Amino acid sequence: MPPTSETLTAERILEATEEVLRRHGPAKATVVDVARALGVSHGSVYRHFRTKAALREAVTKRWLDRTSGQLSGIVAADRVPEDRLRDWLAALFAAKRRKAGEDPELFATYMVLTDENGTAVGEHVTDLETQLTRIIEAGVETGDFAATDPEASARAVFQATGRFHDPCYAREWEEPGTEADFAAVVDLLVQGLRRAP
Amino acid sequence: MPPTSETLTAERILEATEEVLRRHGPAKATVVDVARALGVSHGSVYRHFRTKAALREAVTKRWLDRTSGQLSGIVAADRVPEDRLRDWLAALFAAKRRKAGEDPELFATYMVLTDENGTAVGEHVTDLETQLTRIIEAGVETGDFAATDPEASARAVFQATGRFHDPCYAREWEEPGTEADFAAVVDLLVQGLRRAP
DNA sequence: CGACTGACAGATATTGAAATCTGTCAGCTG
DNA sequence: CAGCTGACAGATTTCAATATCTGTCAGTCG
Repeated sequence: MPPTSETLTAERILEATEEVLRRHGPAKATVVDVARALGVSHGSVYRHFRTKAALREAVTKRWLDRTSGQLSGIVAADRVPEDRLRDWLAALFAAKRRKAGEDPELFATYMVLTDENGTAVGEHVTDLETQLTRIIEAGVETGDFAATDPEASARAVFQATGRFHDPCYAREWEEPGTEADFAAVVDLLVQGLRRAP
Repeated sequence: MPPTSETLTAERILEATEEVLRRHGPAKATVVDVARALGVSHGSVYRHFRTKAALREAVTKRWLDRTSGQLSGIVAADRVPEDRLRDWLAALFAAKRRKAGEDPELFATYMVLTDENGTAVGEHVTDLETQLTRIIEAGVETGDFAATDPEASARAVFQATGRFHDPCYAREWEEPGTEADFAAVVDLLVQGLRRAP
């Protein structure tokens, strides 16, 4: 990381912090390291983030927001609500599994970050549940789904599929049979949402 | 723990080990402590359990088996399958939540034990899924449920309710709204299992 | 004047030497 | 002789001294 002479901005600090976290891991990533990566003194970093915790929180938010951004496209897709729901759940699972499998150390890093940062995770979950609510509302609209309270149903669907998106299950995602398990849970949930014909 | 002069048996060692774990926690519970609690030398303990890991595994199995034993009564209960399923899931949730809430430190201790002992946990899960399979089979028998593969459905139901029995969610079990969340998930799953009328 | 530096105090993490623990086994004891 | 003991070697953990880090702020620089 050469000391680029652009002005020091929150964005640049966040990028450098991600890089430091990737290299050093969550335990050994210090704000001195971040400052060094940027070619500034650590005092300058504190000008943009009040504490180290705030810096880590901002990094966490960024990471979480990238994931929910990827999914938001599916909510608006031009498909039957049931398929949109299946696509969305499959995309969520695929995204998490890819991240966990591709760079396990970085994923572990973010697990530590999300653990120490309940608020950001809570907002992320709310965000995802809102996306799910939109899809279920669409299904109620078309008469495909029978939910009386789409928000509650969305929450239930999200919680019931936790096994396939909650990081605490990451190590089990590569075991054989996981695909079938996922399909079985999704089928059961979709069946539960459907309106009796 | 006075040095009772009964013969040293695996069972007595397991009881003493539970006590030591309760007092000292998983990190500081040594087999020397267990031996001291029994008034014997630690060499005697190794006569019954080849390693410390084996001793911890045995304690874990005992604990897990106590839980599944409590639930097995519901499987055989004289009720409509759907109610039996609801009762069983509610009982599982209640049992776990009671254990977690009542003595959080001991619960944390067992979380460490189960973590280091994948095999015992795997067997426990298989046991519980088998109980669920029996209930769903009964429902298929009576025509209440439409499952073509009761074992797969049981697995799906178990995984979908993980939020309400997996220890990794224990801290969220006391939050307001948890009851409603549980009810919503169970309703959705039961609805999914029902045969279309 | 506003962005940045670097020295500083208190908090936290690292390190390596000393203490404890695990697992074994030759020998003691009833 | 079956069951137990306690000393032992190597592995692991503890603890206190040492080093590093966090967060502040008076002062520098352009």
